Order: sequence, then C-alpha cells, then structure tokens
Amino acid sequence: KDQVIFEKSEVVKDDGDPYVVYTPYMKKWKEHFKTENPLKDKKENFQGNNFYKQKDLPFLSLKDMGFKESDIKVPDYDVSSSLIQDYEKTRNFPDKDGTSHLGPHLRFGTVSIRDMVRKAKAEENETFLNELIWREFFMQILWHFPRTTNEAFKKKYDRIPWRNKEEEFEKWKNGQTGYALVDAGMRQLNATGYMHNRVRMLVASFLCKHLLIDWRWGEAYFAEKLLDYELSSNVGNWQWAAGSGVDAAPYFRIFNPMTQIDKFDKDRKYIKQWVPEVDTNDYVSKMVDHKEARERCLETYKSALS
DNA sequence: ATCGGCTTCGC
DNA sequence: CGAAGCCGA
Repeated sequence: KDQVIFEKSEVVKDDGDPYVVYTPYMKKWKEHFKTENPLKDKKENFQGNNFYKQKDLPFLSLKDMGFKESDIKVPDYDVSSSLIQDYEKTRNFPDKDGTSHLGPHLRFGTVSIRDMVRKAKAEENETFLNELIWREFFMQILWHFPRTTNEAFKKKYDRIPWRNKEEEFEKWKNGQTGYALVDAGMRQLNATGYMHNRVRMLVASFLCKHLLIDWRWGEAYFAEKLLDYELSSNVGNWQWAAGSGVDAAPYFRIFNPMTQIDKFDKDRKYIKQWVPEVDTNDYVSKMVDHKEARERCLETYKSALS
C-alpha cells in the first residue's frame, strides 16, 4: 500500500459498508488517522540490504518503445506552508492558481502521499488535507462500485436522453462555445494538459447540462488530455457534475457561465490569457442561450428521472 | 426509525 | 430561499 493512506475497506461504516457520502467518510478517515497514526516511522522494518543487485542491462528508451515526445511540460508542484495555509482562500481563482499541481505527481507516484499528508497536517487549515481525502474517497468508490466507470451510480440517470450532438461536442473541445470562461478552460487544457479545478467544474457542467452531452464523452476527453488523469477521480467528478454520482450536485444546480466569471475571474485576466480575441469581432457568438439551455436541461432531467 | 445534514449555486 | 431525495447514525 503506497498510493493511499487508507485503502479499499479501511475506512467504512460501522456495519462494514462503504461510505457513499463524502463528509462522513472524511470524518471517519480523520478518526482512523488519529487512532492509527499511519505516518509513524516504520524505518526499523526496512530491509534495505536485501535487494537483488546486478549490473545494468541495456534499457530501451521511451522512444524505442514507441512513445512520442510531447512539448508539454509537467509543472512543478507546490506544497509550501503558505500555499497550504492560503489554499482555502486562493484555490478558486484560476488566474492566481493557488493550487498545488500535485495531480500528475500523485498519479504517477513521483511524490509520497504520506509526505503530502504530513505537509497538510502541519498547517492549521485543513482544506488542502480534505482534497487529499477526496482522492481516497473516489478511489474506494471505484473499488466498491466498479460499474460506475461507464454506468451512472444513480441508475435512473442512465435514462436521460442525451442530445450528443457531435458538432457541439467539437465546439466544446476546441474552446469555441462563445462562453469565455468555458473556452478559456478548454484551451488551457488543450495547450497544457492542465485545467484549473474551478474551471473543470464549469466546463463539465456546461457539457452535461447546457449541451446535454453524455458525461462519458467529457470523461473520455479529459482522460485523453489531462496529465493528471486518474480514473476514479475523473469518473467521480464527472458523475458529480452530471448529477448522477455519489454525493453529486443536485441536477437543478446548473452553473451560470457568466456568474462564474464575476465570482472567480472578475478582472478577466484568466480569460484574456486563453481567449485573447474575446473582446473582438473574431470571437464566436454563444452557441446556446443560457436561459433556454438551462430550461431545456431542467425539463429533460425532470422527465427522465420522474 | 426518525431526523439532521448534504463541496464547489442560481435567481 | 428554492429544489429532490436519501445517506448515516
């Protein structure tokens, strides 16, 4: 066990069933953490001299194995005391980007989750720790409910008649929806393999609700593009956005793509960085009207779920 | 079994 | 302050 603090069935309800709501899971996780002290030093058990040793063998390069080099760089991560302490205040602003960029490193094991939890525990504010707990929450969900990779956790959500218009999906992928914050996010993703979390929620909500495109399509596209792609978090969060998942957003909560700008990119710096033509005639017009799309979504969900 | 409570909000 | 329902103890 080296990928998580608590795996599979270590944090479960008293009757042994898995949690499907985050908050009680998180509270139980912290209880276990306190009583079991999983970070205590276990170096005395380390058998460092028993590894098999031999001379280096010739080793294929990644290129030899058929990989193509990308010019996308994996950014450094930041788990400084100040970032963790300010995390709650700054993490929602995509221009400032007060996030840790730990995703790819946790995904590929180039940092230790125990070290990261140690850093998180060293600070007063627990918001950052809570995000690490979300990661383990979604991992145990995937283990207990493997069907949810391609089925709605709440089964009746698979009755929703998605519109799935290919040409609309293309506009979304290419950052050409006419909604500036959505487009900025998609262009950041396409260019860097990263998208700020706040914007991920918005583009996901927009795809599922404004365009009524199946969350699986969006999930697959994120899987293709994200450097920090990880199955359980990606599926869990997409189902959250679609409303079909564990502890999901209620379906009638539809992000307003303009209000989100006022709240999280007020001076529009992030938008202008990724959509430089935003204030010119070259910028595409809105592909759907917000109010109409919102009402269409509410009707579609309501009749499918009733 | 009842009941408090539920990540990220819009209008 | 509405909206849908159901998890967890």
